[in-house]
Amino acid sequence: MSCEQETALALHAAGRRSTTPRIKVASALQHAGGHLTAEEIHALIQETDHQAAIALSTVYRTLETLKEIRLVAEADGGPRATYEWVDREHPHSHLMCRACGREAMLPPQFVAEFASRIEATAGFEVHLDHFVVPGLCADCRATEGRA
Amino acid sequence: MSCEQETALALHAAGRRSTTPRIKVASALQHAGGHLTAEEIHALIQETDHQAAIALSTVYRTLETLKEIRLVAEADGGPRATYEWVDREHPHSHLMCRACGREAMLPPQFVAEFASRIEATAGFEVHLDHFVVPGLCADCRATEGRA
DNA sequence: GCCCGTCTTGCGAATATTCACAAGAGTACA
DNA sequence: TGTACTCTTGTGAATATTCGCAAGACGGGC
Repeated sequence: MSCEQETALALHAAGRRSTTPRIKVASALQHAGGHLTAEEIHALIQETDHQAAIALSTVYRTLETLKEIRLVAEADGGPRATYEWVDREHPHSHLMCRACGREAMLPPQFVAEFASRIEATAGFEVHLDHFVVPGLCADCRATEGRA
Repeated sequence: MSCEQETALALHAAGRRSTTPRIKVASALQHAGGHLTAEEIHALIQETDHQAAIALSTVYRTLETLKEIRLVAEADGGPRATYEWVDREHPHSHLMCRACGREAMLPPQFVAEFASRIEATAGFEVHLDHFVVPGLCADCRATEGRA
């Protein structure tokens, strides 16, 4: 239950109310792990809680709210947006290949240094919690070179 | 007319056909400058060319194609996606404040160095042509601190 | 210049996401 | 604990974006 208390605290700290739908969406994302679409989150909540269903539009709004207070990150890349819980202890970003679709981990210190350079020069606080860098992986570059 | 020839060449180089809708969409983005939604591009083409209208779904597909061959970059951030022509001579990225919505320029060499570190260590070719970094600008940080 | 195979387009329909507004729930304060 | 104020939710509708398929256009080879 401590996860849920953490979510509630973070909401209060941001001046937002702690409500049942918010706790449920956050909880679903935390426990499922990985990338989920709004639809999947909605279904997951219905399964867990047959009684108190929440509306799909509420899921979307709630995800927007959780994104604003940086508990959740959105990762586009396709017809449907996906969402992931932000692990504050282990922030990470991805490299995503546009050719084969595979994802690789991006060393967090690269992002951290990039962010701190921007903060130092522009005074801008960078929010790259879970950031997807598009490009071509080494394998696909080799293939394209040959083709 | 050289802009249009450039677009045609880039399409051919990527193994895509050079068609009227593609040239028109590219041309609209080049000449309008700045961020346009699909709807705006569509309207712009209708105004310029009363005769040969193109379908909105074609505008979407065409933008997807131009994005793939990196002539165009998409910048989300809102209910509607916006698109911008990529200026190969002057690549640039933005800092966008989540609180006030203002945009600032991000020094291109920061992005370039970030990209080259990734390429050097992972062999991954980074495609950050026109990249929007979310966060909080100096002004809004000050305001939030006070609040 | 013409023909063929393949890539694109236009159309209409399906899907994903956002919006408006009235009803309901959380929080601060007495 | 009760009350009032404001923020959130649910509902249904509006909007943005994607998809499937048949017809049309591009480009290579003759």
